[in-house]
This record gives sequence, structure tokens and C-alpha cells, in this order.
Amino acid sequence: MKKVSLKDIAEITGVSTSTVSFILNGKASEMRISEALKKKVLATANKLGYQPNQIAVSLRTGQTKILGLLVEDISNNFFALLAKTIEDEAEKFGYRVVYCSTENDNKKGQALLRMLAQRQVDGFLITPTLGMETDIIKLQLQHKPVVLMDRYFPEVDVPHVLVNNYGGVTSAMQHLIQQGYERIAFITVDLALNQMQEREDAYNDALSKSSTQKTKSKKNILSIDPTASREEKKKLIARFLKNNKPDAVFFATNYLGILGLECLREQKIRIPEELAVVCFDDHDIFRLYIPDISVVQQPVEEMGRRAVHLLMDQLGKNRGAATKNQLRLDATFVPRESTQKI
Amino acid sequence: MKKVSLKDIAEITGVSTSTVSFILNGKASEMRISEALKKKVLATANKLGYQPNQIAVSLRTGQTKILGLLVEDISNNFFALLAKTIEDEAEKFGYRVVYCSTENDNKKGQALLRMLAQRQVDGFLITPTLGMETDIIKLQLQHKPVVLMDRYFPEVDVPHVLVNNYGGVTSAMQHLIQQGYERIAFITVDLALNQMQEREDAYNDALSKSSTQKTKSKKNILSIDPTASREEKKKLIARFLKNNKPDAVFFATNYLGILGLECLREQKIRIPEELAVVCFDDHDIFRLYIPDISVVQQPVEEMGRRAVHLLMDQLGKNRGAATKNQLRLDATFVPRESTQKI
DNA sequence: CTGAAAGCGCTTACAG
DNA sequence: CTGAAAGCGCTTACAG
Repeated sequence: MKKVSLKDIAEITGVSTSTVSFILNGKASEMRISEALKKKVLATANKLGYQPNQIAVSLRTGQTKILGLLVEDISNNFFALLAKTIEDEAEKFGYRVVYCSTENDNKKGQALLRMLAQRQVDGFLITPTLGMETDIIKLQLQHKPVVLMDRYFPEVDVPHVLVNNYGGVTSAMQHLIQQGYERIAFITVDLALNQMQEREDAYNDALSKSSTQKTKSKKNILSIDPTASREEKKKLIARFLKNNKPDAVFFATNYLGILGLECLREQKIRIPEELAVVCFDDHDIFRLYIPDISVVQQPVEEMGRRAVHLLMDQLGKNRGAATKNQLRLDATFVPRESTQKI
Repeated sequence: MKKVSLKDIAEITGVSTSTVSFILNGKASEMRISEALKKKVLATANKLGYQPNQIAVSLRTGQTKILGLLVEDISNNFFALLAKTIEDEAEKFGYRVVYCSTENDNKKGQALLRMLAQRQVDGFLITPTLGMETDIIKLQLQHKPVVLMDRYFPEVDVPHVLVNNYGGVTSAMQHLIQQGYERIAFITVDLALNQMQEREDAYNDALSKSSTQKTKSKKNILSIDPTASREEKKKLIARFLKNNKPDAVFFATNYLGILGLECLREQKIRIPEELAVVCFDDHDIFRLYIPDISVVQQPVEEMGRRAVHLLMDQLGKNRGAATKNQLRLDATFVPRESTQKI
């Protein structure tokens, strides 16, 4: 069973490849090809199980109908859900998606961008790593459609869709303050990503503005070196909790939350009786598995859908679409179950 | 900034495209091209930022260097980790991977296989859905390299790599029986997948063989209709637990485990004091988040690596490789933390 | 109504 | 040592 080509069908039916091509692409009536011929060609194409070679089509038309998606780590829930949403949404517009993981490594990210460009993807969806700025600019210079997600470069004018981290943390902090917590700690990662900065700012601002807190407690931040080992990080968190004895703690990332919970377990600190915990939750992990902690939910799915739309705008496939191409979506604070029920 | 092609470089340096192609593909010395010319061509290619158009290369060479990976749901941890492992392993052989989710829907699976074939992927890695059998056979007839993972069709001779589910459940059961549990329940999904059947068989056999259990308890199985809603499933589990009052329960899938834990929480049944829980764990989720339950760990990463190797064998890229092309890997039983420590 | 021909950007025998 | 030419499998003006 060899691959069957347009030419094969043309030979068998005794017409030219052009005619076959027109018929198979639904342009029979447009080209005023006779019904009889059309039926005959369609029938033999069907019988032989003809599948067009998309490689050839792409080379000829200059379109691959493929979108390149660059995420940090596809095995991470946040990015996996993002990828899936994007895949589904892109499909509605007739596009396929190939995903790649940068592992937060710039060299790898650049290599992947190059690879995607070589494969002639029609557009790029990217959660950029630090320092990927110039690569993004290069893509724009080549007139490649690009949309940034989750992170962005304030100085560069690229369509993007972000999360309102500031708002999410603010709601959570207001809730904690209102509930009477007086020693709220904030554990974050020492990374110069703008979304991390935003989260910290929101924490600081919430405390500054709170009249009850203002007098009683001061800011209580642990900023952890991301290059430290897992065990080192845990040690830092454990020591911090022991020294500062907070009555509530805010973990600024999902991963820190996991580490933190391990520490709390080892120290036999009970949640939420002895310590209230709030964590950024990428994919309802905490909500599903540990209902005793409160979460700030990321609008992952909406982010994915919007990003695809912004890309389609650039590809000219989304008629009557968004006027704004730089979006910021809300993150939702969800108090722990027990709180909700009381 | 237009895309630069081989021809551009040929024109600028004043040689033919053939010469440029040879030089750029490292065949300069083989073709005995002068050093000076080689340097000149390389320099201008570099200056212009030349990137070969892989679409054209693929069309010409008949190789895309892309592998198609078909999984059930990429946003599921098990498949996400599998995909990532495969991606990393394939890269070592110079291959890229495109993933697709079947959502356990045959129609969609077939459409995706067709799409991958049209895109001319060089090989297929598949976790097959029920009834995908004929499609797999078709691929083999077209001499497309295929490897099946996690599931297989006993009647069809296709390279595959599976998990020894029977062994994993057996170890877990032996452990429970040895620890003195007397009313061990088994909650599974009513799906005719061979790996589910294996798990249930192992449960039954373990009980039959156990001398202590033989007299005291009989088999206690709840088999849930997979098409039921989440809430219905939870109700079934809750009723089953209430009626049967097991002292240990074995959830045959990760998802059932999550539902079960929700039920236990709602009924305020304490783990492991009032009920021991064992669950199949796809991706260390339970181990990380809930140390009080025991798990049967799937060898996801090894499965991915082995699958790539089996595919490379077929592509002729893995010299001196496996003689066996149907593998079965062990699943590991990991008792809950507290058990380990005592 | 239908066909011959060019061309997408490469690689690779073949010829000199 | 290097170039002219064919061809991978399509699409699409162009001609009749």
C-alpha cells in the first residue's frame, strides 16, 4: 500500500492534476466542472483513500495552519491546561498547535523559536522567559504574528494577555485582614518577573492601607532564591515560619505552596486552626486536594482563549474582533471550604 | 526583513544553490569544495540569518523528523508527564514530537491520526482508545512505524510497552492483608480496557489466595459506569462505603481516588485511622499532597523512554537495540508515609 | 469546461 | 572542484 497522490488519481480518471485539485478542494462548481466528472474523481479519491500531503500544500501555499506554543513546562498543570484550551480554541479556526517547553531556559527557548520558525508555523503564542525580549522583537520584524501570555515586556509593544495578579492578591489580603488575622506572612520567589513583583506589591499595599494592621504588624516577607534546592527552600520556609510565627501565610506560587505544606506537616502545624494558608493555584490542585486552604485562582482557560483570538486578529481570521490587543484578566480569590460554609 | 533562501545566498556569493546546499549541510569536504568558498558562503549565510525552510526539506527528503503522539488527555498529569518524557527522549534522536488528545473519543482519535498522517509524521506513539484497532492496522499496512503505550490489542501484533498492573495491585494487596486488614474493598471503573481488567483480577486473586481473608471476608467490588456524572459517581461510592463498611479501600484509578477522598471528607471518615486507602497514582499527586494514603506508582517515564526506543528501532535509528518489542514494566507499590516511618 | 506549466525551497544524482 | 537540472506533491494563474 503506497501513498496515493493527486497525480495517481489524475492518471486513473484520465484528467489533469489541476482538475483533480480543483474538485478535491471544493472548487468544482466555481471552475464549472461537470457533475459527472466531479463524481468520478471524488469516487476514486475516496476509494484509494487519498490524503493530501500537507507538506506539499504548505510549501505551495506558504501556510502551515500550525501555531507554535511556547510554555515553560508542559508537564506543569498550569501550562498543560493552558495548552489544551489553546488547542481547542485554535481548532475552531482551523489551526493546529505544537507545544514546546522552554524549562525557563533562554538558550532552549531561543532554539525552540528557531525550530518553530524553520517549520514555518503561522503564528506564535508565548509565555516568555526573562531575556527573550530580543527574540520576540525579531519575530515581529519578520512580521510573524505573536501573542505573549502571563508575562510581558513593559517596554515592548506586543499583543499580550496577562493576569491581574495585583487584584487577586488584594482580595485575598482584604479577606484575611477582615477575618482578623494580624501576622500575615508572604512567601515568594526572588525572581524579577513582573507578575511576581505585582503579587508582592499587592501584599505590601494591602498591609499599608489596612488600619488594623498598620499598628500591630509589619511586613513579613520571605523571598526565596529560585536556584536553591528543594530541600534548601523547605529549610528556609521552616525557619521563617518558626521565627516569625505568623497566623496566616500567603504562598505566592503553587510550587511554594506545596513545599510550605510539607513543612507544616512536618512541624505538625494544623491548617487552618493554627495557621491560615492562602496559595496561588494554577489548576484547582489545592482546591481539589486540600480544601482547608484558600486559593487565588488563575484564569487559565480564559487566558488561552483570548490569546488565540489575539493571534487570529493578526492572521486576519477573526473578523469583527477585539480592538484592544493588550488584555489583563482577573484572578479570583476563593476562600477555603470551611470558611465558605460557616 | 524578508525570509532569506538558499537562492539568495547563492546569488550573493555568486555560486550555485547546489554548492550552497552542500556547504550548509556540512558536505563541503565530502564534495571537495575549497575552504575559501566554504568560509565565504558560511559567513554570508550567517550574516543574513539564514534558516532552512523545513517544509521544503521535508518535501524533498520525505522525512519530517516529527513523531506523532496520541494520548487521551494532555491536561491529565499522567499523559503530560508521558509526553514530556517522550519529547526529551525523542530529541536525543533528532526528532520533534507533536501531541494530540483523543479525549477517549474514537472519532476524534481517527481524525487526529489522519491529520498526523497528512502532516507526514515519521512515526506514531499511541495510547489507543477502544476500537482504534483497525486504524492501527491501517498504519501498519502503510508501513508507518507505530508503538502502543499503556494499552494494547491482544489480537494485533504491534510493538507496545505496558504496565504490569497485575503486579502492582498484587503487592499492594499483599501488604494490606499482611497488615491485617480484613474487609478490603475495590472500587473500579466499568471499562473493558485490559489494564482495568488486570487490576481487578489481581484484587480477586490476592483475596482468593489469602488464607486469612478466605474465611473472613468476600470480594467487595464496586464497578462504576464511566459515563455517569461526577456527582452520581460520588453517590455510588458513598453508598458503597456506607453499606459495606470496609477497613481498607483500593481505588483502581487516580480519578476515582479523588472522588473517593471527597466522599470520605464529607462523611468525616479519617484516613488512615478509620479507613486505609490505596490508589493508583499517575504522577505522584497523592504522594505529594496526601501522604496518608498508599499508592501504586505507574512507571510513566520509563514507559515513555522505552516507547521512543521501540519507535527508533523501526526507524532504524537505534543501533544495537532491543530484541523484544513488546514490553511490560513494573508498577511500584509505595506504602503511606506513616507506615514507612513506623 | 479542462489542461499545460510555473513555482513553493530545498536535495541530490549526474555531468563536466 | 562546481553547476544545471530534475523532482518531492501540491496550487493557481493563464491559455484555450
